[in-house]
This record gives sequence, C-alpha cells and structure tokens, in this order.
Amino acid sequence: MSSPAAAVARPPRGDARRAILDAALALVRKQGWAGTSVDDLCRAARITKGAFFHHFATKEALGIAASQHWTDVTGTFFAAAAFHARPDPLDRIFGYLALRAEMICGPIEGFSCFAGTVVQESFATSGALRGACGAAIADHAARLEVDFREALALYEVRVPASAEGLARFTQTVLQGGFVLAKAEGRPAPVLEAIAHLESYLTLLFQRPPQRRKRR
Amino acid sequence: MSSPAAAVARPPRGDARRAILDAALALVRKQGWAGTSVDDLCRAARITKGAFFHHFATKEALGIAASQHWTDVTGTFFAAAAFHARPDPLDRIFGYLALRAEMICGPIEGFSCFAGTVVQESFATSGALRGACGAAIADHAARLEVDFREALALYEVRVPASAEGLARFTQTVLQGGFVLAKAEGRPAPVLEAIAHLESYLTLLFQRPPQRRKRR
DNA sequence: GCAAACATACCAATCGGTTGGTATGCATCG
DNA sequence: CGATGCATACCAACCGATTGGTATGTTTGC
Repeated sequence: MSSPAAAVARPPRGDARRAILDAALALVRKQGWAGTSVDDLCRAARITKGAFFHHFATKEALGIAASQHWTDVTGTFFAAAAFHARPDPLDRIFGYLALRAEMICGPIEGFSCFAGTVVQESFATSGALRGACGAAIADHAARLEVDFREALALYEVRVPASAEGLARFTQTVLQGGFVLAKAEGRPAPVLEAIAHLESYLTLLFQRPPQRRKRR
Repeated sequence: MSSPAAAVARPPRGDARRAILDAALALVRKQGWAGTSVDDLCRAARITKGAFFHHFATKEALGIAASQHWTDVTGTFFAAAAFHARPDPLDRIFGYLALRAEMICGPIEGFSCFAGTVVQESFATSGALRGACGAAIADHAARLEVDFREALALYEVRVPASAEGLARFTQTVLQGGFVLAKAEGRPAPVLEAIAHLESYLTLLFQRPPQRRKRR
C-alpha cells in the first residue's frame, strides 16, 4: 500500500540481475525458451537491453544462470519443508510427494519445471544449456536419493531397485506429469501421476504394518 | 543407389505437403517448436516459402497438421506391431512397453515425442496447437486404454486403478523419460523408466503364476 | 483454358547483440 | 573533511540478420 507501484516499478540499482533471473523463470516456464525473447525479459524485468547484456554475455549465458537460480530457489524451498524432520526415510519420501501434490494448483506454469521445459527444446542445439538443465534436475534427484538409499537399507523391496534409479524415476514421473498437464490444459495428470507413484512405492517397499503413528 | 540424390532432391510435384510435414516432425523434435523457423522447414523439405504458405495458412496451422500427421505415423506403426496378436491383454501391454524399449537407441530426437515437445512450449501461447497436441497424446493413450480395461476385467489389482488412469500414467512415464534423457544426453533414463513401470504393473496386477508360455 | 501447385521477390517487425554514453557508489589521497 | 579517480551499473539508440507472412508471377496436369 505504501508503494502502490511496487510490482511494476523499476528494480532499484543493483537488483537488475536478480530481476532478470526471476523474469526468466516466470516467462520461460510459460512461453518456452526460444519463445521468450531478450526483449520480453527486459520488459518483464523493467530494465533495458543494455543492462541485460551487461550482466549476461548472451541469451544462452542467461539461461545457464537461470538454471542455477532455479536450483537455488527450489532447493531452498524444499530444504525448508517440514517433511525433512520425519525420522523414517519412507515417510520423508511420501512427505515430499504430498508436498509436491499440494503445490499443484493454479496455472500450469506455476508448478512446472524450468529445467525440464528448457532442456526439452535446447538439448540438441546448446550443449552448455543442456548441461546446466541436466545438473539442475540431477541436483534435485540427488536430494531424494539419500532418502531412498536409507529406505532401501531399512526395508526389503519386492523387486530389485537402486536409490539412484528410484530418485530418477520420481523426477521422471513428475516431468511426465507436467507434459500431460500441459497437453490436457489442466493439472489433474500430475496428481494422478503422483498417486500412481505412491502406489508403486507402497507396493515396492515391504514396510511392516504401521505402528502407533497417526497419519 | 539408383537415385544418389534422393534424400536431397526436390520432392516431385504434389508431394510438397507431405515433405513439409515430415520435415516438421524431424526438425521440431530436434530443435523445438519456436526453435524451428519456416525457412528451416522449407530448406529441409527442399521447397520454397511460396509452397509452404500454399499448403498451410500459418506456421501454427502447420503445427496442427503435423500433430495429426504424428498421430497417423505413430498410430500406423504401433497398429502394425506384432504384440497386438497376443491373446492376453497384459501380454499386449508388456509387449507394447518392450517394443518402446527396443526403439530407444540412437539420437534422442529419434525416439522422443513430437506432441510432447511442442505442447511443452506452446500450451500457454496457442490454444489450437495445445489442443492438437493434447489430442495426439490422448489418442495414443486411448489405444492402451482398451488393453488396460480388458486386463482390469481379467485380473485383480492390489490397489484401485482405472484403465484410463493407467493408460495416461504410461504416457506420463514415457514423456518424463524423454525429458530426463534429454537432460542427461543419453537414452538410459527412458529404459529405466520403462523398467520401473513394468515393475509397477507386475506388482499391481495379481496375475496367476505364468502357465506354459515362454517369455 | 483453367485451377491447383509451386517459385521468386519482397515486406514490416522482431531477433540477439553492440554501440557510446551517463549515473552512481566507493576507495584513495591531500 | 572534500576532491579525484575509477569501476560497476545501467540506458537509449542502433545494427545486420532473421522472423512469419504476402504479392505476384510461372509451371503443370487435366
């Protein structure tokens, strides 16, 4: 209220870089990588082209930085989530999936993945961009991997599986869910996909019948 | 051999439309939708811009037609596959997955999905294109759905599931596998994803121990 | 002869990127 | 303290190339 034009005001001096990165996450998730021009980004970030190319040598360099920015933002978000405190590793995994399901609402670009969107169209044309997006997804999977590793040490599985493979499969299901959601124009496919993944993990891990613990 | 320049020769009169559609499938799967220009398509199809806009009113119209072309090509391919002859619906589903796994080799753009690639970047900017890609994916899922429906009628499942949901989940896993494959720059994630899906279906369907039938 | 199937030449707008310049903050020195 | 020097941050204008699309032919088969 005190600053009515805050959302559309020029970013204060020194904040241009951050404004460009945030604009990149928002615009690229909505329009795709090639579908988002440098001018689009400058308009959204309320800065000029001069400022853009002062901070980033090329559009590709911005993409790589934005990919890292995406890792930072999402990493911080999930690191702060409550499910990390649970003692049982499987509880943490199901907690992660429940949190992801909670986030599925509103427009699709609000919960889809920046790295997945960018790599889908740039994998064959920019090795550097592909690598950065690959690292972002791998980083995210690695956080899940530790929980899966602990779960595999704790419980028997009905079918052989590796922690790395399960973590990657979890990302696969989410990324695929985003594609189907975009194709259908509604978020439901992601929720269905998460539910099926939960069923799979429930069937896979031979967990002893839950002891006195609600939820 | 008899026609050494066949691949680079101009398409004979009357084949321009088909040449453009085929070029669209190949180029867009490699470079993405916005990353593929009309000039790119004309070059690849060995025709001129005049011919392009004679057959398609806009680039978007080409995209919609290419999406239908994608459904035709893949539909014909899978309809002709041997697994359709199997009497057991679950055998047909596992046959489908085995065939998809067989196809996973060579460059990623050779086995990824046109519709999934296009919709990922166009869902928010072109309703018509999104609808066409959604229809392509839905059509493909519908072919699986009949087998899942029959399988659900034949076997008990350990967790409630619908044929529609399972068919969609299968597409989700494949689409997600393509994204991970692009991110890692290698096809392995798709194979892993298919293997996990097979494990899920094996655990889900309470199939009586296999009778005398090898494989 | 005539419509459909193409080709050639062109258009305004936009693309990623560069230019030369100004504004600002900060360290240094007298 | 204040003036000087300098790097960073940013802006407005501009560049050649490319964009999707059009206007005007020319060729071809019935």
